[in-house]
Amino acid sequence: MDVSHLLEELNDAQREAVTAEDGHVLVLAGAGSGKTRVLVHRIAWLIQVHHVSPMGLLAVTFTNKAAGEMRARVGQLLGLRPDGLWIGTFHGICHRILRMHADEAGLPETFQILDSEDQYRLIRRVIRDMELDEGEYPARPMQGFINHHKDEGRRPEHIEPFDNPHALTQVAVYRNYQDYCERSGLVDFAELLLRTLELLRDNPARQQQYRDRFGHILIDEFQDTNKLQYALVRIIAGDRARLFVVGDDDQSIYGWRGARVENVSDFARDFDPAVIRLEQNYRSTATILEAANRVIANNDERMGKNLWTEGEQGEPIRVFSAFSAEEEAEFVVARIRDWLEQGGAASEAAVLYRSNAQSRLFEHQLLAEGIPYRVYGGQRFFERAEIKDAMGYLRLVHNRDDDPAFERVVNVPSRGIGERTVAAIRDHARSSNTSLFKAATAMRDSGAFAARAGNAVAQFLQIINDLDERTREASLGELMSAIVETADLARWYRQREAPDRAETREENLTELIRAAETFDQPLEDEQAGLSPLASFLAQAALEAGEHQGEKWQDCVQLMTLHSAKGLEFPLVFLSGMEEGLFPHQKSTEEPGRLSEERRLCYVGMTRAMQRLYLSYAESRMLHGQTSTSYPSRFLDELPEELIEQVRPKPARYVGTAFGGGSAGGAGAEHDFTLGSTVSHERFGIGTVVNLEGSGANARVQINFESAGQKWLVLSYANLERLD
DNA sequence: ACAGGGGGCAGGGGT
DNA sequence: TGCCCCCTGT
Repeated sequence: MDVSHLLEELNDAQREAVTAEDGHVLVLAGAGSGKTRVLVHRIAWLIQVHHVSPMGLLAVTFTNKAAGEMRARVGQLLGLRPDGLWIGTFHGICHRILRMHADEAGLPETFQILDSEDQYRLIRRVIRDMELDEGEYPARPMQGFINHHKDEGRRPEHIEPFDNPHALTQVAVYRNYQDYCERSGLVDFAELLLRTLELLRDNPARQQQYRDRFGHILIDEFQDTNKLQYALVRIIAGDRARLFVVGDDDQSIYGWRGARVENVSDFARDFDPAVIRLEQNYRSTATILEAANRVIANNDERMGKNLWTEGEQGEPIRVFSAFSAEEEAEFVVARIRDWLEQGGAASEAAVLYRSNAQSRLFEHQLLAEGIPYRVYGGQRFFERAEIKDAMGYLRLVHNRDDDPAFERVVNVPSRGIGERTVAAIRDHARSSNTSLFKAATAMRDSGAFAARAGNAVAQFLQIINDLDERTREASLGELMSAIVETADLARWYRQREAPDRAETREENLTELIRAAETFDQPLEDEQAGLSPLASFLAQAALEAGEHQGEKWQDCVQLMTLHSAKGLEFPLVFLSGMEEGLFPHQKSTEEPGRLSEERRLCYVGMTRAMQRLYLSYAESRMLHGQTSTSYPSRFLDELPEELIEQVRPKPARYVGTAFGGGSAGGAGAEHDFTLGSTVSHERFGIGTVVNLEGSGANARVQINFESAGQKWLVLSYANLERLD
């Protein structure tokens, strides 16, 4: 077979990685160096040249998005769908293994995955059941405590609280929570991994089965793996599988949630792999790359890597200092408009920021200018309240013991089952060590409820049982549709929420029915013996679903630096380059976190292909208070010869010059006053509604007839007074 | 059962 | 400043 197409588009280092013979491989892949391409070609190479069965390959990624992309590109390269090839996230793969061996893993066949919100609610429930002071033991940090220990592979009995009463209580909550999960057949995200690790560790037959199966294991974004994931890799690999690991220590930005960048060097030590560096960048201009290299060079303990490009020098990096966050947003949007006017597409522009709260001003400005945009990281489909309500019914149909689902929907829509009734059910369930649904059924049968509540509970139990009856012959879509109809959720929202909100919820429910109707069960799930219903529920939990549609619309992309990883854009804005914001205050206080912030800066800069702007505001509204800030230290780390100050940084005003003037403008040397009618060449006619600052800093807020309210700097705005 | 007000809080986020 | 959670009052 002619396999030249697998190699001809690769550079030397990439080719070396793809064709590596024998042993393990560690690919240190810099930003934009084609690591996905290497992974995809490696898989194709193994299948077509080494005739490895797709069944013998395991490829692990971090996000479903990355898994989907890899799957598509492998299919494209091979010209066929490689059946039996496992490409997925750690969680997806562990889930599949647990489904196939639920019994041996000590789980019921119908075990259900808890998402973060379910987990939070359940932990809160446990804390309340233990009658702990919720002020002293809040559920959020407790959730962090439990997940942190699970991510390190620790069960409650592995934790040494050193006689610290507070820690002892936390461990007790962890234990009770875990007991609850066991009783109800619930598995949280970390549990998927930990349970799989324990299964493969303690069950020699299963261990052998997977070690025999997977001769090759490929892992992407290795710098983001945690302790548990590395342990999993080692146990699946045994001493036979060949590991092909791709990572970039300079792009490790998830230390705060347990990722261990040390896993990369540990891997090099534990497996003695051939180390291949991909240092040629195909994305950014030489200027951008050089600047990014210089910033990251300030970090210690790097594995060493220097990106280079054959590309052109490109434009200088532009740095803009704004007086306020509003002005920063105006500047960014004005530059986006320039880009559009020069023939660029909106979707080629990305505005990146450190924290989500910063998106608002950009949204506001883009909206005012009529430029379409999309904010990443909003609420996801399967996390919406109405979807979780409907899915709660589905989960109960699938597994009566799913207590979180029971709690969620027992009185949604309201059917007269109040807190007292539910508390009675909880008590009964706890004392007879059973689930809420079973307890409620027993109480109904023994007449333990008062008449009114009893009828309501009986009716609810009946609904679930009836729906289950129906599923025997109905399709997933029909079941979903029956749920939405029987529960009459649409009416429920219409009754208690604003019309437009209720309408959106209704549309989402329709969308959910359509999703159920068109659900295409993955072949590998079917082979693992999952029912379509089980597959659907798992997918809803594991892939909460993208924001909402419209991916392909031409719009400006707004996102945090974290969510920008792996993406690239011709035009990039790195906003809010201020001490305290970026690097974030909390990071400067925690040891080791500063270098992670710097890596985040590096990730942000290397997203840019052609044009890169960095901006900061000298004052911004934070938590309801205006505060002044200093430029980020990362700006000082940029080589001066590569940057261009869009506006020379003005001397910081001290004392009276800045402080004295509220609206009305102390020391205003211009002839604008409140109420003046003015004209601006692009925004048209408007009225002055606010003034502040003086001299070069003087700004006015104008309410434009068509463009809305804007803050403008007088020395730049070129306003004409009309009255 | 539910609305409405007060108080505490404010990082990043995929599975 | 705005959001979310909890508590209280009806």
